[in-house]
Amino acid sequence: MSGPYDPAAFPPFAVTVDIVVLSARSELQVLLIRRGEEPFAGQWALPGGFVRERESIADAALRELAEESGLDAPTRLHTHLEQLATFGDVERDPRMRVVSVAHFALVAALPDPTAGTDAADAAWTPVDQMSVMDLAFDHSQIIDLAVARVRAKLEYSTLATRLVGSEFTLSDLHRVYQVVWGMPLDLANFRRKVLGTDGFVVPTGGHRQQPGGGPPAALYRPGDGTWLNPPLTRE
Amino acid sequence: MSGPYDPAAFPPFAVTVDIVVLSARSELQVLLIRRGEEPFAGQWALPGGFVRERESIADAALRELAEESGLDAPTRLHTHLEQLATFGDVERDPRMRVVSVAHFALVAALPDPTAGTDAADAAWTPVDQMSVMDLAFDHSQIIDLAVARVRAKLEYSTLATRLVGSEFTLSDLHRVYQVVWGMPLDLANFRRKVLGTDGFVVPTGGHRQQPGGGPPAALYRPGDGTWLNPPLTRE
DNA sequence: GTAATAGTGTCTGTGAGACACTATAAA
DNA sequence: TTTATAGTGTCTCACAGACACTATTAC
Repeated sequence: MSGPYDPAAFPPFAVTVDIVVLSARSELQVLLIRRGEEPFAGQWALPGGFVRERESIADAALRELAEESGLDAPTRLHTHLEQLATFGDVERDPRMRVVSVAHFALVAALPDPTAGTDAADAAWTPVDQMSVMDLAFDHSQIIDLAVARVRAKLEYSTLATRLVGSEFTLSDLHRVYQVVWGMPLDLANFRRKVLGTDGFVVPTGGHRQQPGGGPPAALYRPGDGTWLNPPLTRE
Repeated sequence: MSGPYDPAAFPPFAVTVDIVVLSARSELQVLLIRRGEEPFAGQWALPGGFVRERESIADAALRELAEESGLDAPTRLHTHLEQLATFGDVERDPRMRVVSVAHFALVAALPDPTAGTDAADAAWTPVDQMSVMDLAFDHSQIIDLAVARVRAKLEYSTLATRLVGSEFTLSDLHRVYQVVWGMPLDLANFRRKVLGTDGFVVPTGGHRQQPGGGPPAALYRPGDGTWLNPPLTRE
């Protein structure tokens, strides 16, 4: 906090939050908004906006997630929202000096989003497609970081339960891991690992019948635990 | 980036960087600066300062580390500097709305720091002592997060090599792990683990004699690798 | 000599990975 | 019946942890 500056003459910055909302459908997808205004009008971008004068960064992220994502309240309750990193290169916004605190959110697979207030359109887009999309600002870079963070975090945390509904089968959870990591995982070993980790999942007692056959699968909900020890391993 | 605001009328924020400089001596220690000015004059705080108008956040962190830490250039080359998290509660600075992008740095054990430009004093302080220290702003919280992050990161990264000199013995590295984690580790198993991980350490061919006896120990320098796979485990 | 540190050998238990197998449902 | 999914059994290999042991130096 101390520095070579007179604190009364600090340089003024705008501060924003951007949110990488991720969902695991048949692929890992990110929620994008088509910008209605300059700069980058017409281009796809992350949902986000300015932090208000008397609002914490965490509150701003929660507000933007609610306003722009089109998620209803019960869904947001099951959602995970976490700060990712802050992006503050000098030229990242052509209008002025803007520092953006990026977040990521994990939500269950959902119907298509509705367009937000000042967004011309909104859509789920596969993260594999990011490399050919030319997003606004440095948003490609932010998404890359979010995807890497989430892939890593599924190894040692129980976060995957935020990418399925509030009740799920072990096959649902298995599918989420395979979609996020983009690789096959042995279901038998996965089951043993998940059930053998205290606090990962709790059986509800209920069962769900898959269309197309097979015995009814036991249903689970997220447990109290947040960390996997030892972790689930990729490759 | 899009939002309900007129972008020309964005609320002005001050943006700072704060740096948690950590070193593993006989204990894990953090570099603190005694503040010379209000607010919190006379209290201990993290080194840091305002981000300049045409300076990226990363550049500001590098500049503050150089200016305020009293580390010489060759030492800084061996140092690791990484963004930690951003703190933006409304009341965290009594003067005005300030968002601080916190970083952490890992440096080798060193002689005592010299006082920075506008700091009345600077000192290495054991992190165990933070709970009884009443630091300025939310700096206790920032240090807690940095320490937790570093402890976790030693499990799955090669970062510990930044807490020893540029040439070190396996006993040096072993000592760093024990100091950071605050627990004993079996040296024999630790050696095998480190030597069996490609890219963690590279033998220099040199040896160093400890005062007090024992055979000369082989010297190593950091390898190319950044990740430990599988990780080193605590507890 | 003694004390201290460097470095090796080896046993055991845990757990990940591979994969065969049974059971139960829809179509 | 066929097909798909739920769930179990079991073997093997890698590796972490415990700990005994030898070797080399200062003092």
